[in-house]
Amino acid sequence: MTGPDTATGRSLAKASRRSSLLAEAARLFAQHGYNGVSIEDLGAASGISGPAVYRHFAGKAAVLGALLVGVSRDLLEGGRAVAADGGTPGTVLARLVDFHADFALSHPDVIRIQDRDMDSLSPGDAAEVRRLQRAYIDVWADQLRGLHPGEDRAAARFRAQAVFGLLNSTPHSTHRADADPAARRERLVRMAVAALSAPVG
Amino acid sequence: MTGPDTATGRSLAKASRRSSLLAEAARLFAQHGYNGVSIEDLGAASGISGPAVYRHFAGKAAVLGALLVGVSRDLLEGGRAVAADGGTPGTVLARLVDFHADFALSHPDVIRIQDRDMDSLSPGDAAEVRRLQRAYIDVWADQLRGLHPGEDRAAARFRAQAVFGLLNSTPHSTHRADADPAARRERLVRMAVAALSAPVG
DNA sequence: AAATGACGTTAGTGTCCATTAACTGAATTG
DNA sequence: CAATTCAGTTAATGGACACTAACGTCATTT
Repeated sequence: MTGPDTATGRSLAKASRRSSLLAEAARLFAQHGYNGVSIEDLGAASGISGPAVYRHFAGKAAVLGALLVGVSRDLLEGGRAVAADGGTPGTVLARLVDFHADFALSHPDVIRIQDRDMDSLSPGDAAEVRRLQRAYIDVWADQLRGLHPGEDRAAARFRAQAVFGLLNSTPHSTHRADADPAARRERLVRMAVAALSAPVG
Repeated sequence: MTGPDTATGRSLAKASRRSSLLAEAARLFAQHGYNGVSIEDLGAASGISGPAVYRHFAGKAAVLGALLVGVSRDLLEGGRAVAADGGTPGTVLARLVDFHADFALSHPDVIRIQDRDMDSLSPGDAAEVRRLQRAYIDVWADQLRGLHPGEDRAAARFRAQAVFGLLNSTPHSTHRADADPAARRERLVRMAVAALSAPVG
């Protein structure tokens, strides 16, 4: 009598083990930092022990790489989908804010890991993540160029990064007795839109 | 013939060595992360080697503690001074934004360390830093309660933290060929004020 | 049903690194 | 000027930990 997870064969069991490892890694890295988590901890969280992790990832840095390349890809893909739906720069930016806020609020762990443990990545993964992040910023910057015709590309990118800082601040917030998540989200979105629309002077 | 630094006696030499260690630690921790810097690196950056650091600090964590308690104290002190000057909530908040933007732009290293290596602090230092940070947030929240009478204290704190995320985003920005720092600062301040003032809807 | 190979196990192994030990030489002090 | 303090040195020491080796076991394959 095999368990329900293994009922579908070895390759499926492996896939589920791998995603369990990634999910636990996200939780542990967010809580203790990449350097505060050992390979042993990582395996134990998924019910296997230490070296077995190497059957799924080439090393500890590869686990971090899979997480961060994944989140960067998801953000870029989602952002491009939003932009592809068209509309005025103002409405596209509003939808980008909605998308990003949803993402940050539903995946606070990876957000935290991304702006904390970026440079524990292997050189190759780091380059890939930077490339994806630049492309995502440019999705925003393209719309911002339309909203603020007087500002150059560097200014638009700067604005986008500042708003990411605002939207990504929630993982750092204390969350004690998280009173009203919907109101929190609404407030965050309003502030982001206001910052994006603020005239330069 | 003693060098100019040591001409004034041993205790002054010690004080200058200590501040050199702190300055180099800020630079190194910001660049490589707390765990990416060894005690040996730390000493070498100030011209002494490894274990000599223990003549100035109880341990590696104590160096980080001195840095982060220092920055938290400076922020709280500066924020309180701004608030003590009085004015309407709107004008006080504008001055708080100016103050914080200046701080973040002139000390990007410690800002980066603060929201990255917080939990490598000793328990005691961590508690102290959290206490100072809460007090600083409350300086902002007090003014925000005046600006948005309809929002409760938690909402005001949340707003403050989101704006810190925005203002503290500059250390993460790429800074390549830093075109116009003054314009950058101005844009940051405008966005922060807009986010602080945004009506909740 | 044998052969294969993937996934897991427990023991190393080597390295890095924070901290301590033992000692030295100069500045301070009485 | 002798005694002491103190910032510095180099040489252990001890632990954490990423990764490798050697081996077992069971599902898949032929």
